[in-house]
Amino acid sequence: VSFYPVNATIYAQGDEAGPLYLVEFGTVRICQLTPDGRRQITGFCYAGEVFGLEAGDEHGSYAESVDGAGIRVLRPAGDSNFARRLLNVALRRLTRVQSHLMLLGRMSANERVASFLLDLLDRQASDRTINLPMQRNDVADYLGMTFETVSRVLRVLKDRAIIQVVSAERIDVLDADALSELA
Amino acid sequence: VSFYPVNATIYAQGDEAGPLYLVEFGTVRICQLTPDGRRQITGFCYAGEVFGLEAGDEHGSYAESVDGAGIRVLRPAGDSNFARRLLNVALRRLTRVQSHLMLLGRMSANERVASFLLDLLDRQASDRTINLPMQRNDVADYLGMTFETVSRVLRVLKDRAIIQVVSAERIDVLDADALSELA
DNA sequence: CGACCTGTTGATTCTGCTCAATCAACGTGG
DNA sequence: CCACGTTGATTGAGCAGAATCAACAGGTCG
Repeated sequence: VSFYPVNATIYAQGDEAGPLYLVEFGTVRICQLTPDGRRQITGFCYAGEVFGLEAGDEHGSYAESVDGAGIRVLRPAGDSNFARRLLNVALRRLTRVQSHLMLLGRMSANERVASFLLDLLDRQASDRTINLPMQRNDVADYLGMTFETVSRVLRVLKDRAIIQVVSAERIDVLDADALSELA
Repeated sequence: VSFYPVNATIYAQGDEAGPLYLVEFGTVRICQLTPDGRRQITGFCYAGEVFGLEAGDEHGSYAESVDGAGIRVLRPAGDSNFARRLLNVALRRLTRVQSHLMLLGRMSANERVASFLLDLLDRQASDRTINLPMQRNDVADYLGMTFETVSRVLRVLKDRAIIQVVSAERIDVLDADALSELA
C-alpha cells in the first residue's frame, strides 16, 4: 500500500497498463484530456473500489489522487478465475459509465448535480450527510459543465431548502425526495 | 441467425440478460431512457460486432434494429476461455464508451458531428463515402443533441466544402483533414 | 501581513433548444 | 395517373440555459 498526497499522479495517459489498483482510503479521479486541454473526469473511485482496468497495453486515461489516498497495487495472477473477476470489475464499471452517458447526453445542469449528490449519498451509505472530497472544478469536469454552474445549482438547491451547504466539502441533504424528483 | 426488420426490438430494458448477439449484417442501436422519455443511444453496432453484454441478470438498456439486421445469438459456453473472451468484448466496449463520455461532456455540436463522421469513416474502412443507416433522430440521440442541430451542423460542413450530402443516408467526405481539425 | 487559491456571485454573451413552417420522398386509394 | 396524407429532413425565428468574463469574499500558507 502506497500513499499518494493531494493531486498526485497514479498513472499517466500512455503509461503501460497491467496492474489494478485498489483504493484503501481516500479518493481517486480518472480523467481524459482533449488535445486542447479540456478535461473530462470519467469516474471517481472511493475506498474499496478498483480501477486501472483498460483495453490494450496502454492507459487511455490517467489517474490522480483527489485527497490523500492509500492505494494497493494488485498484480494480476495467471489464475483462471482471474479473468472472471476482471470481467466483474469491467461490467460494474460499464454500467456505471453508461448511466454517466445518459447524464452527460440528456440531463440539465440541475439534474446532473442532483444525480451526483444522490449517487454520493448512496455510495457513502448515508441518508443525510455528504462528504465532497473533490473540489468544485472536479465536480464540474465530471458532470460536463463549469464550476460556476455547479456553484449556482447548489445555491438553487439551498434556496429551495433541499440541501444545506455546511461547508465547501460537506453538504447535508434535507429533502432526499425532492432531490430524486429533480434527478 | 434471425432477421429483424426496421425498428424491431431485439431485447427490452428489464429483459433477462445472458446470451450475446453478433450482428451479421445491418445496424443495431443500444438505448437507454429517462423516466420522462428522453433517449440516449449509448452505441451503434455494425456487422461483425457483438452486443448484449451487461452486468447483473437484467438488461439495463434495450436494443433495436436500425435497418433490417441479421442477428446471430451466441449462447455462452461454460468454457474457461469464455470469461477471457467476454472480458475482451467488455474492454473494447469500455474504451468506446469512455471516449463517448468525452464527446458528450466536453465537445461542441460541431465537434460531436465531426467526430461521429470520422468514426463512421474509420469503421466503414472507407476514405470518402459514409453510409448513414440511421436517421437524424438517432444520430442526435447518440450525440446528445437535437436532430435539427445535427441538420444545421451538416449544413455548415457542406458550406465549408468539407462534406457533400449526397442523400439523407449518404455523405461524402471531401476534406478529411479539415474534419479531423474540427473534432 | 500579503499572496494565493477556492468558491460565490453578478453581468453579459452565445450555443443550441423550442416551436414552427416548408419541402421532398413515398405510399395509398380514388 | 393524380390528389392526399404521412414521414423524415431542412431551414428560420426567438428564447433559454449554461458558458464566459469579471469582481469579490473567505481561508490558508508562506
